[in-house]
Amino acid sequence: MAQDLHPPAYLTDTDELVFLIEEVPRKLRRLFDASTARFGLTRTQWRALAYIFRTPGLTQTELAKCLELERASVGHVIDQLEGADYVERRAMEGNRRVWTLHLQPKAMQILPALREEAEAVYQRLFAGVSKDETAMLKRLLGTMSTNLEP
Amino acid sequence: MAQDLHPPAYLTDTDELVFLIEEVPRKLRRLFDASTARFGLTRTQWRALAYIFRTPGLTQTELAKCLELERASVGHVIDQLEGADYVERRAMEGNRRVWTLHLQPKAMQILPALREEAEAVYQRLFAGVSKDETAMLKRLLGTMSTNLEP
DNA sequence: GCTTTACCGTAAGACGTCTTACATTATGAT
DNA sequence: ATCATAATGTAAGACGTCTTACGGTAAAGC
Repeated sequence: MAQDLHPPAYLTDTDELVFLIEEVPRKLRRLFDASTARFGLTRTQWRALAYIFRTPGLTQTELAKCLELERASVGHVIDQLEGADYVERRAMEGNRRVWTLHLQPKAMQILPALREEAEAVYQRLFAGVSKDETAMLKRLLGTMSTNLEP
Repeated sequence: MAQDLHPPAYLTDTDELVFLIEEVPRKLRRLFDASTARFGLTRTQWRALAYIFRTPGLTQTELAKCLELERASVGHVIDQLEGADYVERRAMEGNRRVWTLHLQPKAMQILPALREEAEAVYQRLFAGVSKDETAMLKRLLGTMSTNLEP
């Protein structure tokens, strides 16, 4: 059997770091999806609800920017949320191209519970990481995100 | 038009950080895929090649652990790489359940160029980030990855 | 006013990954 | 030896996202 090598010596130090950058969100997504599964919601759906809660009347394109998804993907998410009676599309007066998005009562009811789930996941994620360290992490990731901007 | 809010005040500081943790790899993946597209390879395929290069004779299950993918997904990746003559499945003597994975000459030829592409992406990603900071980033992400271990 | 351009959402299809179920083969217990 | 259990890879199908192309609408140029 081939020896266990994590990671192989051929890969550079930077490779290892980049793999970590991808590994953490993958694990996080898995955990979070499990946590919210009882509501029948995915992480993206939950994020969408959060943004619509904060800014009622959002358009899908605006939401796409918030979620960093394509418009078509957001349309799909909203299809789901509308079908489950969490979200309502309303025509915007004066602009018949766009929908405005609003939460239904059913969504308002579950948001607090979802928040609790999120906090539980975060607590686990950041165990042993200090406030200063999370601040630095945020700053570094922010720089990197900007660096990758088109 | 709804005001631009990135991120909305409703979302906590931690939410923002978690969103960044997901945003960076997403942008990174997009950039990297564009860089390697000229070879007709995705990032995952390239990573698979790198691991097989380092440890010839890997099994698919071992590779799945390296890549943090499921076995079925790796099987699919190897199907592709084998179809493109980058990889060869060979029977393992003494265990007829498993395949061992080996690079074809075609793969060996392109690895250096792929490495150059990767370095170019990394240089952009880490612009303005010091060596100490990348070390800290690695340590923090490592902790977080461990925290999320099942 | 009319035309062109830009914007918004949808449709259709591709792709990558996951889950579940399964067939084959090894391993270990008795 | 036999049988139960575990390991390995595959098959089939679901899901989320992306890309491309398109129709409808608004805004801007002329």
